[in-house]
This record gives sequence, structure tokens and C-alpha cells, in this order.
Amino acid sequence: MRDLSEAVGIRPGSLYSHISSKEHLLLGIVETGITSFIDAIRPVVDEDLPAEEKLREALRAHMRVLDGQVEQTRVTFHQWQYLGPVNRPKALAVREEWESLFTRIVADGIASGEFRPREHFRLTVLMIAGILGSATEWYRPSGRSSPEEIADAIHDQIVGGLTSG
Amino acid sequence: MRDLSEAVGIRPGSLYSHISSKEHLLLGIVETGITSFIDAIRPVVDEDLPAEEKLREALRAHMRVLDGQVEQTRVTFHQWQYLGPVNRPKALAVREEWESLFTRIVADGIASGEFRPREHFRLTVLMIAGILGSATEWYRPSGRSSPEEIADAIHDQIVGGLTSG
DNA sequence: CCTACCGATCGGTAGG
DNA sequence: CCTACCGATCGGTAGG
Repeated sequence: MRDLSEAVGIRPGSLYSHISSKEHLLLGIVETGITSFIDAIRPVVDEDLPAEEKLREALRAHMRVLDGQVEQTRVTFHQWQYLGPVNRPKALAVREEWESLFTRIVADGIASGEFRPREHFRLTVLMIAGILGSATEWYRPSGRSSPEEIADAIHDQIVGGLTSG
Repeated sequence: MRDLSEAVGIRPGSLYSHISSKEHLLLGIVETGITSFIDAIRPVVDEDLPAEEKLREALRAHMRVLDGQVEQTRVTFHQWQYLGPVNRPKALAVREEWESLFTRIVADGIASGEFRPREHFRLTVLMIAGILGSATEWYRPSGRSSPEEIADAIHDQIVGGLTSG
């Protein structure tokens, strides 16, 4: 909180006329962080597109948002676990809403026959979420690959695998 | 450190006749943690097997080690970032050694023609690492799926993708 | 391994 | 938004 107050140019104690507690501030960062991903991806999910295209556009939307807020996303994806028993469930609820968007894309794709049926279908979603979560760590906005290039490489890997394409 | 001392049944200050500092203790946990994965996976990489089989066995080895030490692995994969500038590079070096095992499997598979060539080949390794890192969060040893089942589902997804198999 | 303690830092508040 | 401060907790040490 001292670092924070210095960054915004006020005294440590004065922060508390803007926020109610350190933890509530963290919750806010996490909630608005995930919400920005949800807002970017949901329109894609609602579109009338083949599942494969939907997944590609959803991944692109994700990477574009990440590109614009890497630091907040690092907090969003990894620091919610330090919330207390009152606020952690709130953060988890929003996170599950985000995950459910990918669940819908994959489930619809299987239902329509575009994707092959999978025994551990929930695992596929966990893997996509895991890849995007880890991308938060290694993605650099200043890197040589654009958000879209990275998104398409992820898409290609998830859809085509190592053998086909 | 107070929690820790209580858990082992000695006074807080007495910990320091066993360890030199809190951070050095963390480094030890991280280093031995990753090393146990490396030790389990390296023999597989050195075997004479098709790349696809190598990847399957490496993933199984990983999930078996994870199954035996979930808590230590959570520290290993996520808490090394809290090490200072002196010790973080040491932890990163071991982590990169772990990652390099998967790099070799994928690179060999591409070289032998078993896997299709990929533009962003390093990305594939980052995705595998990301999936295994996230598995640390959702894997439950008491769950209905064995380590091998999970490993094979991950293998199936990475190799076959969503469409072929 | 214990007793006793240190200085630093933490989130947060009272009163203006 | 500031001054001034609180009690709690932190990693760690001296001396036995």
C-alpha cells in the first residue's frame, strides 16, 4: 500500500478515502480484469460461425485484450487466490463465467460434429484455459509476434494437434 | 515462519539452526521440486522410442510425480517468482532444464517427420508447459481419473488436436 | 533447541 | 487529503 500511495502521489493513509481495504481493491482489479476478457469474447460466442472460426476469433479477442493489459491480467489470473474466504468465491464466479465461454465453443463444436467427441471434454477446456493463463506469463506486447499471430498459433495447435492440420 | 515452526514443533528462532534464511528454504523447495520432475522425465527422453510414445511417457511420468507431491509442486511452479534477484535465476535455470526435455521431444518428432513442422515451434513447448503448470492447480490425487488417464488425455489433445486423432 | 528480543514493515484509523 | 499514530506481524539474532 505504501508503494501504491507513492505511485499515485498521496500519503498511505489517504488511500483509504478511495478504497475500503487492500483486499477489496484486489477484488476490484480481478473482477474488472476478467470482465474485460468476457466482454471481448462473448460477442464472438454468440455469433453464427463454425466452431473452429469461433474458437479462432475468441482466442484472437483474448490475446488482443491481454496485449492491452498484461500487468492487470497477471494479477487477474494469478492473485485471486490470495483473496479471503469472503471474496475468493466472487472472483471464482467471474472466472468460471470466462471459462464457460470456451466450454460453449468446444461443446457446440462437438455437438455439431465439427470437433470429434472427447471422453474428457472438460479437460480440453482446462487445457485451453491453462494455455491462456500461462500466456500471461510469457507474452510480451513488444515481441515480434502480434496478438493475432500468437492466437492463430494456439488455435492451430489446439485444433490440428501435432500431427494433422 | 511462525506457522512452519509450529508445524515442526519447535520455536520460530530455532528454525534458523536448520536453514539459513526463508528465501533459501524456498529455493530448496523449488529446486528439489523441479528436479524430481526432471529425474522422472529424462530417462524417457533418452529412450529409443517414437516421438509420440516419448511424449506420452513423459506426460505420464510428469503426472505421476505430480500425483505424489501436489503441494510441493504448487510452490515449485508458482512461487519461484518471489525469489530475489540472486536466487530467481537459479530456479529459472532448473525450470528451463525441465522445459528443455519437452523441447527435445517435440524437436526430435518434427525432425523425424512424426510431427508436422510448425512455424512457432517454441510456442508448442510453452503450451505444453502451460498445460502442465495449470494441471498443478486442478489436479486432485483423490479424483476419479488416474495420473495416467489425465496424461493420456493431454497427450491425445496435444497430438491429435480437436479434429483428428 | 530455548528465551528473549530487535528493528522494520504491515494494513489501517482518528482527527482535522 | 494530511499528520500522527496504532497494534500486529514479520524475518531474524544474541546468548545460553
